[in-house]
Amino acid sequence: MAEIIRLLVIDDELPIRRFLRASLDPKEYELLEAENGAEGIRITAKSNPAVVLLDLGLPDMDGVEVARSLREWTQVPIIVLSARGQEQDKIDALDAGADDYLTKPFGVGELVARIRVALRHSGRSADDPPDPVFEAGGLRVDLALRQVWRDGTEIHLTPIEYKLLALLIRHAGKVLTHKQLLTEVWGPAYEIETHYLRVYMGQLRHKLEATPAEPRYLTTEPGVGYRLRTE
Amino acid sequence: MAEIIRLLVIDDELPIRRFLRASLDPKEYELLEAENGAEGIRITAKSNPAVVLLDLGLPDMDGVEVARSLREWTQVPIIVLSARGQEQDKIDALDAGADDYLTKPFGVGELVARIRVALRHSGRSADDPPDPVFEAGGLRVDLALRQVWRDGTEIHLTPIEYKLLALLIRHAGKVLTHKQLLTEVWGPAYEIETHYLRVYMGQLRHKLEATPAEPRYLTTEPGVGYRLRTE
DNA sequence: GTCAAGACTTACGAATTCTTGACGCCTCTG
DNA sequence: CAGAGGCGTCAAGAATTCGTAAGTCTTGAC
Repeated sequence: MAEIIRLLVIDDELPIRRFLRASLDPKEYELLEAENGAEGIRITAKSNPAVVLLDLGLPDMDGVEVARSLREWTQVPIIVLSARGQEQDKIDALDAGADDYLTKPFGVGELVARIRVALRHSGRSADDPPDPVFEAGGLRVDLALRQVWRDGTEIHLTPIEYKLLALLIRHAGKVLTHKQLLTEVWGPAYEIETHYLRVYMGQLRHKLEATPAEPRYLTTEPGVGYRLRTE
Repeated sequence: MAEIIRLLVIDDELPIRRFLRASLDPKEYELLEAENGAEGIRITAKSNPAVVLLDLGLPDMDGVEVARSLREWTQVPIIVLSARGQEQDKIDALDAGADDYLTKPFGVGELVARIRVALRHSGRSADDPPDPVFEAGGLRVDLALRQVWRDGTEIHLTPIEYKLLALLIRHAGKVLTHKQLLTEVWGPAYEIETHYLRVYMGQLRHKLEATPAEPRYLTTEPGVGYRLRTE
């Protein structure tokens, strides 16, 4: 199963919070609780929940105001849970920045389904940033596409070769020790097989370096490990 | 005011369409209409509406299926409008890819507020028409119509073949691991059946590649997975 | 029941990748 | 200077993964 989803419920009524706590599988959802609007805003800022469940009838401020305040600085999905079923209440809350509105009483199944919708939405906009592409000289690696080029021509790497190169790229410029490389690529049980590294670094140099005997990018740090130079 | 928002309502009941047409300000919303699921999908592909309003009780196919079909190739917000108020109906529709669910009868104000929410989610500019057609060389796939051509002639694919191909197209260029493919196409329980992939990739190559033994598009990444090359 | 389409299974040769050992070079150190 | 150890190269065979063909099983239409 994936990681645990952190939810925040902002509601002063203990029975509702109890109900949610009892209904949501703790292996799937972590439930934070706030009893009023100010506390809800504070906890949102501090704990960065994946979704906020917001009641409208709060003791210190109106729920619509809470939604508006949150929207000033966060895009966290807000699902309003309210006993008020009047249309104008819904419109006000949705226009204030809420993403969904459920009228009490509601079924847990529907709530969870709507939470899934909210998570789908927040996940989608997150993968907008373009592919992380590493470039240095004639070497070009697209980690999202799992593709490697040298001087414009595509190079095929075996799984281990690629894993090794990707690891070096993620720590470009830094020295990675033999142990680190072996543990990450082959697994903790192989941390003494330094010979593997010599073989595979050789293969990578052969495929990627202009003059494999005098590596420009994949350099050796004698007695320590290897490093991917960035220039 | 900004430009006119194009909506598509998929509903076979004329009174509902009339009601929407009468309620929505034509200076603000342009309302397209479809009387059944197939027509709805076609119009979505052709006219790229900003939001789809979907009834569940359609004459030709279930609304949940329409949502699922749309989600195979487009991210357009889907708001379900249904007389079915059962919780399970809502869960099914939302999990099939719908973004919101209103039970009839509903107020126009609430509907419009939820449309505004949907527009907020889909991003300010709705001007990136999702291309439901994938093309590369002699290969052409219309994800909206579920049709495939090679060099102009239509190719018939079995359900699994199509699912596999559509998945590769949605991540065109990227490597999809065996596990990802098996989980998405066959389900999480099948993630070790890598042989299925070999068989079905073979069938796809046989149907789609000019020389199946030297695939140009459906390429293997040994030890990792498969990739659909775009050029 | 018959039939056909599609899904799944089995079998096996081919291709790719990984592992391993041999060998030579170099540097450091006693 | 000799020996030890780290490093790079090469290549053989072991192990794994792939592709293909052909078969069996399931399902649904007629």
